[in-house]
Amino acid sequence: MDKNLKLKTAEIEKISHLEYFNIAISVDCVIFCYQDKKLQVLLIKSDLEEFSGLYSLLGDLVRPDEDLDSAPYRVLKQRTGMDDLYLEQVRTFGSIDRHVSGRVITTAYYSLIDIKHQKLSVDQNELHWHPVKEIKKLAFDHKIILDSCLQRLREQVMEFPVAFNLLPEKFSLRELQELYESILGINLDRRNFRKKIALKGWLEDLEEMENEVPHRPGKLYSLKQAYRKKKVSKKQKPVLENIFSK
Amino acid sequence: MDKNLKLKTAEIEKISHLEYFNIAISVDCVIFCYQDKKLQVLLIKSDLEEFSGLYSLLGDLVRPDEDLDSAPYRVLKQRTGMDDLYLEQVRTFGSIDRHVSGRVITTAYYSLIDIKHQKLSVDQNELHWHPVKEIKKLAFDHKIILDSCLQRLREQVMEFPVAFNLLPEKFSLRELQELYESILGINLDRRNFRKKIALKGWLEDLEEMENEVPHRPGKLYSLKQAYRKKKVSKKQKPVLENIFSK
DNA sequence: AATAAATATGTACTGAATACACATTGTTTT
DNA sequence: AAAACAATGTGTATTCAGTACATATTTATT
Repeated sequence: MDKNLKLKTAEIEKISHLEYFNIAISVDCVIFCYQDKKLQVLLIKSDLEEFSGLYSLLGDLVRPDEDLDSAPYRVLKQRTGMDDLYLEQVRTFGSIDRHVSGRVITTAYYSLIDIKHQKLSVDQNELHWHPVKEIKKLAFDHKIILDSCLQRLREQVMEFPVAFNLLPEKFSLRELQELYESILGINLDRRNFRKKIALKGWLEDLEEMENEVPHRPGKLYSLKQAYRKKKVSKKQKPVLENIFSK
Repeated sequence: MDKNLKLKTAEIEKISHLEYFNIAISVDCVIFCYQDKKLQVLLIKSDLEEFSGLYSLLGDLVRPDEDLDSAPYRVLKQRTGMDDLYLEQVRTFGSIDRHVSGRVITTAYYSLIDIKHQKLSVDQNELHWHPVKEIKKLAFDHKIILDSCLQRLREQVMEFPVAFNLLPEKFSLRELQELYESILGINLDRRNFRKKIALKGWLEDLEEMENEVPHRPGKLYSLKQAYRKKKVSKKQKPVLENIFSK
């Protein structure tokens, strides 16, 4: 009896140990693009019966031999063929019951791509772009993940020159403003927007004009070279500003 | 030979599968307090030989039956007896080689506690407070984790009323300013600091005075009830402010 | 009573955020 | 070719927050 109990305890401990290593970790990518004047997200049809008809984010388990922050690059490369994109870690989601087929903790990243620049193999993979505003429900907790990433994106574009990853190399101020309006979900005043962008000093005047637009063409700009960084970085605030004293 | 190869492949796949579930996930807590006019962090002596003499953050593996965001509460309760504290998820760290004894991905949280309010069982656990400014090196990648959490804390205190979790219920404006100076690592102008705090509208004038100070006593304040929230929350920006138009 | 040390407070300046209107340029239509 | 249309491009006045800065007041100490 005593022996029995001991055996049982050992058994439980063994199971328990196994279970500790029975939590898988995945990454999920919220891939934004800007198309048809709308902020859109790349989704895949869920292959799980529980979520039939629903879409989900692109994700995969993290491999034992890759850095966590490398996993989203691999996922994107594998699933879409895309490379060299802007990626940012947002948050890790780990509710017990967030995944139907076991305990999976996931780290969410958002990514920004220029749809025209990337040759994306979408159709054969059941991958589709969906306007963010029209997405009401996703598989798993992916709607919450999407919302977190969108919120982070909104915070970032106000302060850092990241939105440009969604645009082609050359763009007009109108396009830029429409992009900001799509991301933020509000309308902006043209003069104030231009003033603020000018103040940031992010742009280079290309001394070129739009063409093939059915109206008076606008000037073309591009992001200054110094501000182009696509890698995941520990965004350092340049200096501690905005303080109560000199 | 063919058969052999196949066997080998199967073997590899089995190992590979096992290895997928051989990534453990942990949480690490950066626990801040404010003591002796310094921002301090709770550390424990590393029990690993590789890091003998070094300190590390408080952490533990996430259990299979607990939410990720619950794990840091458990860790803090277990290791320090503390309860009901402010916690915020910061970032997840997952380099392949970040942990010496295996593949462990860790989610970092920071926590703010009022040292006077909490009865903390420190000594018997080899736990010690260390002034943030004096910490040069920690075990694992914990120095990087600490830096990330400090940076996040600095961002947060400028915008949200979180620093008050480090102070007792009642405090003077001098104490509050000294706290901000410790967190931000800079000196602040008294008049401008008070103006800004007043503008935030966070404080309630208690119509009481300091006592037992060896100088002219200052007024006492407390954080308004409406701003007291200690749980991990998905910090929603109240409204989208600071935009280019009305 | 005098001194020391900390609290408490106000003003002027600068710069960013915002509200707001008109002239210009190129395309399209008549 | 002229007129109408549609989008680009630009400036000013106001408000408000951020910052620099000095003096009077209150309490404890000597």
